Amino acid sequence: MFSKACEYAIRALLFIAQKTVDGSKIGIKEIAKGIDSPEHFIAKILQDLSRKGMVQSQKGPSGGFYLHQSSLNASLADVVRTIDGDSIFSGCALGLKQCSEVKPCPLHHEFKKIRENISHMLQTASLGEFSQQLEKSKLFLKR
Amino acid sequence: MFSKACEYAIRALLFIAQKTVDGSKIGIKEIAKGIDSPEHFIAKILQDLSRKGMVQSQKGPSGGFYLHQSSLNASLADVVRTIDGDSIFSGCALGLKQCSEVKPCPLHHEFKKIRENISHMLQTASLGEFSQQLEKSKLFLKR
DNA sequence: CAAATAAAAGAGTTCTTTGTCTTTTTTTCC
DNA sequence: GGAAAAAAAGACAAAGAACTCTTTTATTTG
Repeated sequence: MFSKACEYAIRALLFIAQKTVDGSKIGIKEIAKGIDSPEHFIAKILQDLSRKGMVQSQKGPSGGFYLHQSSLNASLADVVRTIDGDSIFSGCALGLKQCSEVKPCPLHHEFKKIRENISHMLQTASLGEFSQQLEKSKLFLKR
Repeated sequence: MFSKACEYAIRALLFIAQKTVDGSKIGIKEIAKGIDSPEHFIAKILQDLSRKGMVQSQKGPSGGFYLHQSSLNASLADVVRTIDGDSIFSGCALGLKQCSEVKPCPLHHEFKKIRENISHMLQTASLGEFSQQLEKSKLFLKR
């Protein structure tokens, strides 16, 4: 469904959101541990997201990652699109390049609904909205 | 969503179903052309499916691939499961191994519905049922 | 200003998927 | 039985994804 990089990215951003509600910052090592991901790999991914403004960071002692209000309001769809592109939102299930209403693959009409469901779900979910439930251990980001 | 191998497999099987309704057989070159896939790659995939009884084949002159009635009745879900395993039916969207009702990832509950939709669609679609529409050019398997 | 800290950057490595090429086996048909 | 046809098999090659390691840059703090 999503690439590994994208899975880690979502988990990391939700983790950062949860851990920095008080305005603090969190380091890459804690993030990697907190979501059970390879440290340098998630570091690369966050660097990329940082360059694109989807997460904020600060170097040096007491530095780390955090999220601006606008980043907290970003949708999961934004994250997915940034990392995996929009194949999941618009690609053909059978890999046809020109699959469309007028030239549909056998799964086109059925998959249209499914893609709409996925889009809607990712579009309406924000990075910030899971923090409380994560804090209460009603949701999990590792294992 | 699906691997390339799986995309080609579904397209190839639907193509074989369409082209052998009269009880004939069809060769690998025609299949590759018919679905616009790398010839040797789809050959490998069909060999694999053949070993597993999901498609029938015969060597030698006038040989080729065809489908038994039971293979025609197989569901797309069977094909997907054979090639990609059942990650799409049961895997966690965020890559957690132990994601479940009691230990859900943030997307678990929403994705459950989506996975059910996908499962239902693939389970109820058979290899044989698209032949007429393909023949009438209302559905397409290439480009 | 020096030392320490933490992210950024860069340069690989490894593994998996995708795709190619060649040889072998089986079958048909003359 | 020999030639031709077609799938099966095996060995590689290329590309991309996933992951690691080392060095650099920026920032803070004593």
